[in-house]
Amino acid sequence: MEKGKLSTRQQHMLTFIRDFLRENDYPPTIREIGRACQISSTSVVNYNLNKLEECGLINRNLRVSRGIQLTEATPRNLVPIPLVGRIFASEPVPVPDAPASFAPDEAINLTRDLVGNGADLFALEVRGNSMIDAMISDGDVVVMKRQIEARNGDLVAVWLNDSEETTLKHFYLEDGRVRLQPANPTMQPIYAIPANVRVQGKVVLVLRQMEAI
Amino acid sequence: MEKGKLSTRQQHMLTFIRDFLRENDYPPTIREIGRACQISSTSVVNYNLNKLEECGLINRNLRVSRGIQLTEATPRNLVPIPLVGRIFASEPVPVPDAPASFAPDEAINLTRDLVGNGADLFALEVRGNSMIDAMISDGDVVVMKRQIEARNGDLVAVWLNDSEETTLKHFYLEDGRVRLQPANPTMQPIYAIPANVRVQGKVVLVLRQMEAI
DNA sequence: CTTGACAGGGAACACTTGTTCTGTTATTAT
DNA sequence: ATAATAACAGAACAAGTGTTCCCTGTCAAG
Repeated sequence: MEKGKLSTRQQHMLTFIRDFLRENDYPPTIREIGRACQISSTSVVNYNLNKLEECGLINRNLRVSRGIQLTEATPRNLVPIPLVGRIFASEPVPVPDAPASFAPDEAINLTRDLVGNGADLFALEVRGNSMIDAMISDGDVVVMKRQIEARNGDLVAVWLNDSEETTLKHFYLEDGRVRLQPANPTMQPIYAIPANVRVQGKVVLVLRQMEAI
Repeated sequence: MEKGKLSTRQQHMLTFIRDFLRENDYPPTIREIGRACQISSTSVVNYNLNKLEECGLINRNLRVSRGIQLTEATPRNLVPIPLVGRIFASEPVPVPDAPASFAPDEAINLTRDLVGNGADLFALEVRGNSMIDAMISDGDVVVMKRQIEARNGDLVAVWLNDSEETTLKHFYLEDGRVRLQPANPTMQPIYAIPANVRVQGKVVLVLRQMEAI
């Protein structure tokens, strides 16, 4: 059976499973599905569940009650990213040393398609408007990957030894010197010798949340 | 029973339920819990499940198989937001009319703590650098709430009738005229009469993803 | 010592639940 | 028209599953 060919009944079942799962945090039984979709016979529900599994839309654990898994956005692809602190222009980036020990109270959850497997990732809240030339404003949350080296073009957080400040710039190493290019194309780059820049991490994602929804 | 007083057996049960849920997307049965925690009797599992419920750590749906819900932040709070199109400065915002008809192939999933219940929300991909004075660059994704009116201070997408363009600005209605303030504080506001601005929606969240992780 | 509360164990019971079997109906191909 | 197939209905069955009852042991208060 092809993927796009779902009967209205099967679509109805799928959306009900989705809604039920969202509501109860556990999947419905065959009879609960039947009741919701006006299917009197459990065998018909079973029949269409198998069809849905053939289409790859669900997984079934046979002989197990409520053994239905949605293949789509399962909570498995949520990645908790520890919010380890704030980032100021005047201070180094508080890079975490421990490999993300679980701190559920101060973590931000993002989906795997946004952020990969989450390895070596941490989040920082930006304080002040000093990063404005990187198009990052006060209150933004930046998700960073901990790394010491950078490739050309990466948006990285660097600590400048001489001026003693943290800044977010695009990194370019060209003929022996480092060019730090602001993300805002109307602004001018700054240049430095490699010994003067310490790469703290690479920006993976920027999140700006307005106060009230 | 107080909240902090969990026996080692109850802690073991709790972590098992967590792990099981992460693994299978549905909760374990009483006997599965007992097997994993070396509890021979189902009544003992039931007994301790009631204790966990008294502590407010789980919810139980009585007389229902696998009727266990974790009260803690379940990763189930994912909200799908339809990605309805792109936004140019030269075109009106493609506001969806239908209330979020399901399109799972082009949706962005965010957690409920970021984006609320997701009502009237839609996402747009920004094209071009015309929004740069709103600190929004090419490729960013803006999540918007569909609404026609705006309160002072809101970051809104407006369509300007005379110049025929879309722009993202902070909205202020002050003594009969509209002030549209760029998010970048170094830039100047523009002023317009209310008849000239059509509010398309309010920006709830901005997401900037770097290409390669 | 007795009592009561608490934690645990075992077994039985009744309901739930997935599975399967036998049909029926509608559609389509031969 | 006939056969084949997909979709559906109902019933029965076996296993799964939550609940309950009775029991044992521990431990502190009376």
